[in-house]
Amino acid sequence: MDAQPPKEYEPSKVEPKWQRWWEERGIYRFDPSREGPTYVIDTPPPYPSGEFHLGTALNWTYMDIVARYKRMRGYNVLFPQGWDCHGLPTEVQVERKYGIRKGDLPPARFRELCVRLTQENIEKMRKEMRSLGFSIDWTREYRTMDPSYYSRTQLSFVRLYRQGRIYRGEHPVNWCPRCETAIADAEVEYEEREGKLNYLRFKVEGGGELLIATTRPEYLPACVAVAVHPEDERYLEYVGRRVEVPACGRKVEVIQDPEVDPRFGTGVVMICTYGDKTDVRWVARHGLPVIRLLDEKGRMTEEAGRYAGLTVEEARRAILEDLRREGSLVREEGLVQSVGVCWRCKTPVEILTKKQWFMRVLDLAERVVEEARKVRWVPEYMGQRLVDWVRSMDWDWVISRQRIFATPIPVWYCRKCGEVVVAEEDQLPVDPQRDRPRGRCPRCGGEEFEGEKDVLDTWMDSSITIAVHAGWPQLDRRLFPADLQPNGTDIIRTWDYYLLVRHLALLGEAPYRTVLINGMVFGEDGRKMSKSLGNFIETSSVYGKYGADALRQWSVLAASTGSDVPFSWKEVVFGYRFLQKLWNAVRFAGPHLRGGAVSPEGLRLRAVDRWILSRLQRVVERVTSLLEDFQFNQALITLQSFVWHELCDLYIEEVKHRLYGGRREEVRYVLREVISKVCRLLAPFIPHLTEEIYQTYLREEEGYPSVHLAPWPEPEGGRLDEEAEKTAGLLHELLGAIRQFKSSRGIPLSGELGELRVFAPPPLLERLREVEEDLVATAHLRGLHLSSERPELEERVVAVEPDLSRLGPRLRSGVRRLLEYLREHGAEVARELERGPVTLELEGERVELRPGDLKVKKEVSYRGEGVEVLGLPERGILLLLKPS
RNA sequence: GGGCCCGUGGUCCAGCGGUAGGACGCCACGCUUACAACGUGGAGGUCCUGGGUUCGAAUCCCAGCGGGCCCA
Repeated sequence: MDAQPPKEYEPSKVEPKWQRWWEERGIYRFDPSREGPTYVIDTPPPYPSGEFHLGTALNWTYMDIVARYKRMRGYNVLFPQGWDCHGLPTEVQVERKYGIRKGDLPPARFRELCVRLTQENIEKMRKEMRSLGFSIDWTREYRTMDPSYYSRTQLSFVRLYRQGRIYRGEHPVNWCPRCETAIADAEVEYEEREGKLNYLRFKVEGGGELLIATTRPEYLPACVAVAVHPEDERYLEYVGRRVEVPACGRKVEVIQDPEVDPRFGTGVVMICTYGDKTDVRWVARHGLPVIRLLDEKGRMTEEAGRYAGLTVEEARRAILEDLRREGSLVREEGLVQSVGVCWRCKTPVEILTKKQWFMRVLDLAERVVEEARKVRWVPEYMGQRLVDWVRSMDWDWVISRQRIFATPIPVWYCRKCGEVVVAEEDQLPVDPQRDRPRGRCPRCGGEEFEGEKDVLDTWMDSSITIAVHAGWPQLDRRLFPADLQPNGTDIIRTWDYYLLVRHLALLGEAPYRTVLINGMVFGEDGRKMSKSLGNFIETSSVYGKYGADALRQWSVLAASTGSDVPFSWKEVVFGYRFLQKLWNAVRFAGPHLRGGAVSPEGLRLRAVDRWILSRLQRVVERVTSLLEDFQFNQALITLQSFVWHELCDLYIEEVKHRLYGGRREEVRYVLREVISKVCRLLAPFIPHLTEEIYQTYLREEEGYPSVHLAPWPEPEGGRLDEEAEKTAGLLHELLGAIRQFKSSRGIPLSGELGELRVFAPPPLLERLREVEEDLVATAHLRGLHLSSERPELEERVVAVEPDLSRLGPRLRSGVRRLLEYLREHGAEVARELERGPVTLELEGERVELRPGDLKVKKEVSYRGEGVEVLGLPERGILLLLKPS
C-alpha cells in the first residue's frame, strides 16, 4: 500500500497538477469526428480588460458545471472560449499606458499597441480561467481582433447590406462628446443627478405670454416649437399662435401633442433639436426643422449665434444670465432627474444628427419577441426583460463608431460621384484605409475612392459568435443553434438581444435554445462589486487561499440560479471545509476501497447498508433532475448534506464496529459503491478533488482515465428500499435519544452505558432486531434487551398533532370542526384510535379518523426503581436504562 | 413614470399551497483509533404590513411599505 495520504487536503498542490494533466490529455476537446448528440455552449467572449471579476467566475462556473454534466451524460460538448477584443476601454488603457492621445499616432500604429495590450490582458485572464478548472476546449479559442474572425464580421456586414438590412443614413444618434463617438441605446446608462427646472417667459405674438419649464435652457437656440397637451384647456387659445423664443428672438408655433405631460412644470414644453429622445419623436411627427446646435466635441455651432464655440455647460450659464437680464427667467426649482450618460466615461450623452451606419432592426421586433418566447429562459421571468426591451426600442441599431481599435467597415466612397462601394465577399478581410475596391465605380466609372474611416460597433463582432463557432459561412448543423447561452442579468438587452436579432437577420433562425442567467456579484458590504466602490476582491486571492473547488462551491451556493449573490469569505471557507470533510471520509475508507472490488454476489447486506444505498439512489435521481433544471444550488446542497450527514455522521459511524472486527466485505462493497457514485455526482462541482479521489482510489478498478470521462450515475430503481429506510430511521431515532440522554447527563458521547431495555410494539421490535448490533456498538451499550411486553408505566398524552396533509383533502371544511373538537378531547380520541378507526359526530357531520391521522406525543414514566427513562414516546417505544 | 425581482431566526440565503430548513454566528459538552477547519446536544423565527382566495397561505391574488435590477 502507498504511503498514508495527507491528513489535510491541500488544493494549492492538487489543483494545478490536474489542470495541467487535463490540458495535456486534451480531455475537454470537442471531437468533430464523433457520432452522437452534441451540446454546444455559446461561451460569452469576455472583454479582455485584464481583470478577472468574481462575476465572471460565477458565470463560468455555471457553464462549466453544465459542460461537465453533459459530457458525463454522453454528449459531445463544445465549450469554446473567445475574446471580445475591440473597444474603447482598450484605447483608453493604451493612451494612459503610453501617455498619448490616439490622434498622436498613425491609426495602424495605435492599433498595434492595442493588439499588444489585448494579448497581454488575454494571457492574464486565460491563466485565471485555467486556475478555476473550467473545462474549456482551448483549441477552439478565438479573438475578434484576428483577421480570421473579423473577416466574418465584415462578411455579415456585406450580406446584410446586400439584403437591405444595413443602411447609411442621417439620423439622430446618442453621442458621447468626450469619446467623440456615436453610441447605441444599449450603451447609455442613466444616473440620478441634481438639476434645475427653469421657468421661462415666452412672449406670445399679439399679446400675452406663456410660461414654460425646461431643464435644458442651453437648447433655446434650437427651439423649433412649443407644445401643449391637446386637452389642456388652459392653453387652448394659444394653439396655432406664435411665440418668441427668449434670448434668441426666433418665432415658433404653439402646437399640440398628446405626449406632453400637463402635470409637468407648467404643462407647456419647448421642442428643441435635440434635447432628448422625445424631441426626436416630436420633430419627426410634426415635420419640424432640425437645427444642428452641437458639434462632435459638444460645443455650440454657428447656429447658436452669440453662444457659438461654448461648451454645453458654458452655454447654459451664459444663456441663463441673458435670460435673467432680460427678465425672461421667472424662477428656478431644484429637480432630481435621470440623465443619460456614456457607459464608459459617464459623460452626459447628447443627441446629434450625423451620417451613420444602421442595421434595420425595428421591423424585426415582433419576430424577435416571437423567437424569444420559444427560448427556455432560466430563470423563466428573465425572458420578459428581453421582450420589454425590444418593444421599447425607438431607433434602429447604430452600428458605426468613430474609433480606431475595431473592425473596419468594408466600404469605400467614390471620389467623383459619392457612390457607396461595398467590398466583395471573397476580398475580405479588408481595411478600406489601406486596401481599395475591385474595379471601378459601378455608377460613374471613377477610379478614386475614399475609404470609410468609421468602424463597427464591437457588438457587431460579438453578436455572431454562435455562427462563427459553428463554422459559418460553412455552417455545421450539429453546432447550430447553440444549446446554451449563459449570461449575466445586466446584458440581456445587449448580448442576448443582439445575438438573436443578428442571427435572425443573417440565418433566419434563433441562435440559442436555452438562456442561462446569472446574477450580479455584490461585495461583502451589499453593493455591486467594483473597483471604484472599494469592495473589490481579486478572484485569485480567493482560489489562492482556499482553492478553486471552494470558490466554485461559493458560486453555486451563494443564491439560487439567476439571483444576485453576495460575496462571502464564510461561504468560501465552508466550501473548503467540505473538501476537507470529503477528503477525510475517503481517506478513512481508502484502505477498504483499495483491496480490490467486492462482488455483490453472496453479500449479506444489512439494513444500514441497504438504507445508504437506497438514499444514494434518491440522491442520484434528485441531483440529476435538479441539474436538468439548472438548479445548481439545490443539487450541491443535496450532495453535501448526503455526504456530510448521512455518509459521514451516520453510516460511517454505524459501520465502524464491523470494519474493526466482524465481517467487512459488505461494508467495503457499500463504501466503494457510495464513494464512487458520489465522486461522479460531485465531479461537475468540484472537479479537482473528485479527480484526486478518483485517481487515488477508484481509477484502477473502474478503468476510466479520468472521473470526468466516467458516465453519469444512472438511477437504479431496484436499489430503492423503503423498508431499510424505515429500519435505519428507527435506529437513528434511538441513537438520537441516547445522545440526547448522554448530553443531558454530561456523559461523553464515547462513554459506555449500562444495559438498555427497549419495549416496543412487535412490528417495531422486528426492525430493531435487525439493527441490534449496530445500536449496541455505536451507542456503546453494555447490553440490549428487546421486549414487546409493556412494563408497568404511566402514559400521558401531551399533544395531538393532526396530519393535515391527510385530513385536509378528505374532510375539507370539516377540518376546522375536528381541530376544535381535538383541542378538548384530543387525548381521548388518541387512545381510542390506538384500537382502530374512530367515527366522530361533529355538529351533525360524521367524521372518520384512521390510525395515522394523528401524531400523538406522550409523556411516559416508569414506576420501577433504579432505572433511567429515555423513551421515544411518539413511536410507542420505551427505553429504560439500567446503570452499569 | 413603466416592467421585472426581492423582503424568512443575530447575519446570508433555501423552500414557494399541508403548518418553517440550511450555513455562519451563539450557548453547553466531548481531542470517540477519517476529520477539533470535527462531533453531539441546545437556544433562537407572529416567514415586511393589511386585505382576499382556500378546509388550510411563508407559498396564490390585490393593495401598501421597504430594497434591488433594467428601462423611460
